[in-house]
Amino acid sequence: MSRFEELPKAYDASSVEDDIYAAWEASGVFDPDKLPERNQKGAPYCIVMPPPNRTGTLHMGHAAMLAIEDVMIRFERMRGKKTLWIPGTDHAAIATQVKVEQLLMKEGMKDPRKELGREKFLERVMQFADDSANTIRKQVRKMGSSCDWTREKYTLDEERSRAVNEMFKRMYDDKIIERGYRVVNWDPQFQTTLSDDEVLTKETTAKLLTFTYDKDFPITISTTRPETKFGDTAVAVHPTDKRYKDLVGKTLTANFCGKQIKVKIIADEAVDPEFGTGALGVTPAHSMIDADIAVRHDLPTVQVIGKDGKMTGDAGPAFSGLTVIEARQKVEKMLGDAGLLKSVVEIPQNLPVAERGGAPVEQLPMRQWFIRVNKKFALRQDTLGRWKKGDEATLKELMTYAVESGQINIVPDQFKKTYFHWINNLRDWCISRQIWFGHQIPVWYKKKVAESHPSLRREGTGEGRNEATGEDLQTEMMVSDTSLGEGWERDPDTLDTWFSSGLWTFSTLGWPDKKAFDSMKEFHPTAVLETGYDILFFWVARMILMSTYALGEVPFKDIYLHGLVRDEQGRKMSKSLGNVLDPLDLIPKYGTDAVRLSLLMGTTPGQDMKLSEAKVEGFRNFTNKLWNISRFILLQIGGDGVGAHGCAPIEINNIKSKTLADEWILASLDETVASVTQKIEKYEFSSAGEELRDFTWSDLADWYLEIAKIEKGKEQILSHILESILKLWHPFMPFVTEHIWKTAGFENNLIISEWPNQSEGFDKLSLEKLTLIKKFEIFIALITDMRRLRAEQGIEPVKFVEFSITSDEEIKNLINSNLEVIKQLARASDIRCELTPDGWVTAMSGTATIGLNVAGAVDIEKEKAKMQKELAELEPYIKSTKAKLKNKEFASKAPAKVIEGMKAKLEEAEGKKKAIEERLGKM
RNA sequence: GGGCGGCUAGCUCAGUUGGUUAGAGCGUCACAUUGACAUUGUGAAGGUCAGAGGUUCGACUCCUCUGUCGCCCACCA
Repeated sequence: MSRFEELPKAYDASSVEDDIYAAWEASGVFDPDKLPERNQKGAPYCIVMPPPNRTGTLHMGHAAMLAIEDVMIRFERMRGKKTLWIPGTDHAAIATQVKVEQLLMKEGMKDPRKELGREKFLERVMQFADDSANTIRKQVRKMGSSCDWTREKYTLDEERSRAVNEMFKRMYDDKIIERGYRVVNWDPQFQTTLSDDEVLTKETTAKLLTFTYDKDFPITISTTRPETKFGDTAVAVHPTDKRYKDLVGKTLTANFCGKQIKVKIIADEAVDPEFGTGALGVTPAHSMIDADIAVRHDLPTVQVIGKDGKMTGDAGPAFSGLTVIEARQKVEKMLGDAGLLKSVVEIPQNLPVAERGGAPVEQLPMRQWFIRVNKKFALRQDTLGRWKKGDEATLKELMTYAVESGQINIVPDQFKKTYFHWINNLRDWCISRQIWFGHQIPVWYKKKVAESHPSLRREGTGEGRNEATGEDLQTEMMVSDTSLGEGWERDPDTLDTWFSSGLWTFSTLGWPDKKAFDSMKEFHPTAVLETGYDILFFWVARMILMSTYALGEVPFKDIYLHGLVRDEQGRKMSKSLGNVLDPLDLIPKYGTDAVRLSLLMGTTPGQDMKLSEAKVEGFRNFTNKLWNISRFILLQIGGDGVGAHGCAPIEINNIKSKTLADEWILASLDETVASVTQKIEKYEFSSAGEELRDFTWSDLADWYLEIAKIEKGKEQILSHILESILKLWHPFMPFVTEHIWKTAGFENNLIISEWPNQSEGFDKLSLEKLTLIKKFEIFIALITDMRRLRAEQGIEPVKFVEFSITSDEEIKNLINSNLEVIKQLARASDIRCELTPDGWVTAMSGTATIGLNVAGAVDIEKEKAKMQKELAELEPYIKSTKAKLKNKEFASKAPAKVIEGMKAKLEEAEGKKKAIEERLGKM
């Protein structure tokens, strides 16, 4: 009686997972410095976790990310590398602030920021962020993530703040960060600037108005934003456009809806002569394109829309204070009344809206902070092996070269194209935000300094003061992360959240602290960045920017991009659709391992994955299958269970009385180890898992274990196989494997056991040959078993087959005399055998249960029909293959390997055909 | 408007530089059940690889075009 008989028949994940995780964490194996000796000698391998936003809870996308990264880390840890996985969270600036504002408004506040003030408001935001972080920590643990909690980081903690300030200062000193007065994206709802990437487009329709400014104006223009035309300072036409040739260069005045405007007629290539009237009213204040034109032609800027989304005084007294929409309607009406409106047409339009909140985004000229991506600067260190310290380069060049040179490899490959495309179109990055939650810009101003800053002055913008800060232009400016004392005031703006995220790979390792130099040197560049393709631009590109700039090296060697997790119909999971699958709901129901498998299998990098509860359920079943396979092996082994084999590969040659089936399963395991290892190395997780499943389910459970039921004395091999598959599965399904490992009695923790090696020097037969032999053995075993059943228990497993075999010798003879036939049939996955003089009947196939399966009588007519069908399928194949082989061109050009393969298959098919014909003849 | 990707069995997806009769899982159907596992086993059915051309001895694979679905970028004002 073995203690394993008491093991439950079904694996209960929820009763063991938390304890197992706690034991791992307590044992210190997540911390690279506490790993066993062999890992200390191994190569460092570091992944920095993409920090989830502290905006709530984790979703399926995070679960996928954690599952994939944990596979990578566990795999490398078992392979003996010194693994470090740094967890962390992101303050997510605007996203979190918006979320908290919405919550406070639900609680009844009208304008939370005004009502609470900066300090109180930030307290609430930070409280929310901390709560969220606690939830996230729990969820990350639930997923089984083997990350080092002692090194957890936060994008807004003190150390990261130092990194941000240091980076800002360096970039400012290098003049890559610049304060400039430019047209920026402005979100009137949340009263902040946005980067280009935070602006989305929404398809709507708009009225395209065609009109002249006033009755005397010689040019007709078109626009969907008539209210901005108060700010027009030019009308641009294409240089080759003959219609306006005589007007180009003149400056005209007009009375546009009661406001005097002065417009210069200019010629610019950017104008499409085919569109509308071929003339474009240039509004430098409210269009980035127009702003570019204005720079080229040195045009003044007149701001007519304010930060509140209402018309400014420069729109004239009749319009000042109106909302943009009101003004638009009023302009249309006035133009119509005055008979200036030539046409009004509805056209489709892509309206820029804010990523958060969805409000239409205005383009306004403002003084903001920018990172200049096209500005040459002197490098502070040797960079990417191409530039020497002191050489000049632009950020764009660094970002391009990092990927172009292959120092960063992107999986899947096609995202390289997307990356380069984005870089090519990249404009300066506006990094200042008028929100409160985030890294405050480390710049201080002192008022009333005598010097002026004429370079910051722009015409027609209510100049002289910065409306956001109340700061006078005559101000001294210093970069510092601590107060400069009396009279100095800090810039109230905060930085774009992606600024701090950009530093993530090295700020988490302690940069710029000098004490952190060793761990920087050890773990940076990190091994791989694993994240969703949707933040390739937001984040990945910016990490490359920051790392190549500050360190002269890439932040990571590989980028692995996973797809988005969608529902079973391919829709995005969203609360409003009610199709959200929550990892925290699925885990208690199916177990973490099943959830992980369902996110790993059947997925390809860069490709969205569809997830359904049925899929998770399927993998729960597999988890249970693995449990029962293990349980069976342990029952076979019996006693106190397995001994520890240590980490050395089994000495196959030392096992006595190995049968062909033993050799086959060991060779097959060998192949599986090699193949799975290679696939994980190549980030082919799904394929690796499938291979492993095939081995576990088909080879091991369906065949070898059936043999083991009959042939005894396989304890050592079974133990070895169990040990190996637990190891191989561990990165994918850590909990159940660790649980079985302990139950079985293996030493130490599976998590730090050594990854199986492909055994060397094993004189293995080809798998194909062994597979055939395996089937003979099963065949013999089954006959033996059936005879035993008949003899011992009086069970008649095969009613209509008269076994006349009475000794093992006879079985052997039977096999030998039918070797060719069996060989052919074995290939077809079925084994049939002539056992009676009456003709062909089914004997058995597959597993031992088949022995019982064939209890039902075989219908000779059915069998005949089947064989005839088989023949019908074989004939055209044989014919066409023969023809192909005869073809001279084919024979001369196709590789020998292919020809030989075809010949072998043909021969096989012909043999099969012959055998079937013979059998049919006898029937 | 530019770019990228998908279209392979009823569903979800593999298919490695063109090469031996295109694969898996799920689902369906049939059969089985004293056996580690009903969260099971065996077997079957099911595909002119979106369509049309082209290159080649040979195309799911390469090229061109078309269709279709989706994504990213882009303020024809």
